[in-house]
Amino acid sequence: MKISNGMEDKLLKPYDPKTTEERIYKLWEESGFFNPDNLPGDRKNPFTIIMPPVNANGSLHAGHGLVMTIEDIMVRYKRMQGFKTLWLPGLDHAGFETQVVYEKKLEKEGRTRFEMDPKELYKEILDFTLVNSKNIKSQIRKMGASCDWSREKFTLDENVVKAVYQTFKRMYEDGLVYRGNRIISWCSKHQTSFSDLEITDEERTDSFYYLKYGPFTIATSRPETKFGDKYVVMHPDDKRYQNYTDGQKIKLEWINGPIEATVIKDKMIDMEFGTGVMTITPWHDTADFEIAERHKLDKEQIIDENGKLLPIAGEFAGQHIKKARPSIIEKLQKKGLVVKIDENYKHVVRTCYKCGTVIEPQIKSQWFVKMKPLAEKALEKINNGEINYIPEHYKKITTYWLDNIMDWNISRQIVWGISIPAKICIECKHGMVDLENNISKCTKCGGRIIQDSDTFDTWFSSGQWPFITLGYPDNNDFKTFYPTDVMETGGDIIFFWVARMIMLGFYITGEIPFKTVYLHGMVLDAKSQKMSKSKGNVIDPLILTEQFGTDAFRMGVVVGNTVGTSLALSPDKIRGYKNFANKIWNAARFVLDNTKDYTIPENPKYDEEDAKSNKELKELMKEITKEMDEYKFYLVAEKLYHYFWHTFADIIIERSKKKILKNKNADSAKALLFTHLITLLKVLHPFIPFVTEEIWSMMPGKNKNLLMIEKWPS
RNA sequence: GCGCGGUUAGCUCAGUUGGUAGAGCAACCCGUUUACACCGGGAAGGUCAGGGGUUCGAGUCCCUUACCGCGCACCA
Repeated sequence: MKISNGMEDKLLKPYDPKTTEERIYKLWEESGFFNPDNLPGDRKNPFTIIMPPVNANGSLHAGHGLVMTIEDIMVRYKRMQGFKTLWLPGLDHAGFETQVVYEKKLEKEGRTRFEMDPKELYKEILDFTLVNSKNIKSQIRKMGASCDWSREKFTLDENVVKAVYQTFKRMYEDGLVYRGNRIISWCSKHQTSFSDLEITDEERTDSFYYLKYGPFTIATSRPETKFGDKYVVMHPDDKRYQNYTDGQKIKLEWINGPIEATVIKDKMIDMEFGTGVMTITPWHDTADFEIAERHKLDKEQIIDENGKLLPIAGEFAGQHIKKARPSIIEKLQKKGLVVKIDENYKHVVRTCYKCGTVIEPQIKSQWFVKMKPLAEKALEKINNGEINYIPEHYKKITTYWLDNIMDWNISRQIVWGISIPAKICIECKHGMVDLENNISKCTKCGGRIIQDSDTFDTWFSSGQWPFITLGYPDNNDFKTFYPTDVMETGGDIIFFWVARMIMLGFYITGEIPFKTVYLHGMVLDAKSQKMSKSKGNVIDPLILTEQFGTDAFRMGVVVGNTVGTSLALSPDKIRGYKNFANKIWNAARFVLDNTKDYTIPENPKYDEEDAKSNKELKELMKEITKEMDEYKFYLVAEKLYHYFWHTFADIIIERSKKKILKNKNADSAKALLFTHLITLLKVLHPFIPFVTEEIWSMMPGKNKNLLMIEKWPS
């Protein structure tokens, strides 16, 4: 056995990822083994991971680097273990997220979407995502991802849209989707409604105004919404107000003149807070809306969709609420209606998670998903332990959310997304699902109808991703690979995506879409700070792989990083693993050089210490296989690093030098070197696929497989 | 307000069912020997956030306090 010609020269230089990685990836891709249908042997048991579709609105960031690494480790491990392994890649149009990115681009160019033809805008964004997609796919390849490109999906693919429509229709018929005229969260900058998850609570210090409202003093932080307030609410048990009765009319002087107010008694009022009395603005406050619903009160819009005051505000009509407040207060003061102002009022304000604009609740007619029935089924499955959560505490977080779930507004007033296949009656606001486009008048009142111009919340479609990508219901892939094995994604989208996939997946297919949920933490910068463009501390994973090699990046991102905790990404750490790749390279050189003219027997005879080392390695294999099955990659990677360097290189190789030189127990030493190298290359492969595959290609032996399909030693 | 994490060496973090505290990086000393200076050998470094409890024994289990991070919430 000899080192094949030409390879010896290469081994004499340090390991060079740059000249290796692209070539090796091509070798893998051309082998066809990324596709489970092409894998050799009789593989009965499937192993499936659906890749979280990557947002096609930018390029790969550090978080993606972690995703690709962890999922590739799982997939390569299972492939080597003989599973029929599918890792299905995808790209996400990412609705609102992408539109926000594109709007920023427009802004820079001095344009705005509000002056564009929606079709034109859609086409521009589509082109934008197509360009990004191409780039992203090449970046995923650079990470070494062994996913099946032949099954790649995009969230706007025709059959995806079709499947989403089917789901929408089915839910409508089952009464799980309804058109509701309800209070929703509205961002006046982005001009769209949101679900509760797109809202960020922000703590602020504002002024708190105590105003004279007839015989009462009411307190508010938003005087600009108070123009139409004609109901004054207090707790039925509040002794201070026991002389006032429910429904009692009171004439009083208000901002723009005399009004007649009605007393309402409601237990929701907190007697301890403020003065224990408040007026309500049902159109622009969720709690007030509920009170109004409960008592069947009038609701009146005060603020329009741009955040400007409507004619009800009288002289202030047309002014933006932000600007109007001081002059409203001034007027109130002149009228003697301001009792006092507390300037250090700390409270929580709901804001748009993208732009920080204060959310203005509005009453609008939208599509909602009735969540309770869906959540109950999901809860049952989760509580039965049918889904394995890693880390486990995410289970509690999920069930808490499911226990307190609210109906989901899935209408978005943006163009970039899947349009909602429905007709809306302009007279009675009735909504009708219409996939075939054959409804011409309102089915309820016979009135005129229009096409719903809204698009779906992007999570409504991606919530169906696992079964759609596999071709539910008839495709063989669905029958073979569903339910999938692992859903690996970020803990930050546990409600947005994971919980909804469980609910929608179970609703449509009758099965939970995945058996294990593996949630990684945030990737932070070297100082453990959140990466952000404004801070300028964003680390591009591709720069690190360029500098130190993909293998080094992968090791650096895995070793010692317990699941779910955030990860500080430091170039120093990555550099350390570049050295590791080189160490492996040189150790391989030594082994190959010293076993050139040696043929390893089937059952090598070891001397005492070598036999002990051989046994130790076998024990290590057992240990790490168990840990791989427990998803403790952070431990396995560290152990392998340590064993390779400080046992194999420092002890076994050093020891072998004496034996081989003095030709004393040389055969034992050579056999041990050889078998150790082979075993270690195999188990290191899922972590550092490039350098191990490259060395493997230089190993002697005829009809050799690619390392990626070699059998995992256990 | 409620909930969930975290606090271990200078830094970043491991520590499986309780049994003499571990790694990487950094710093320190020495060293060119069949691979590798992207290296080898050696030494140093910790009241495991504070307090209390259970136990023969606690970094690990229980209670409590503080601080950091995150999530959820209709207190006007």
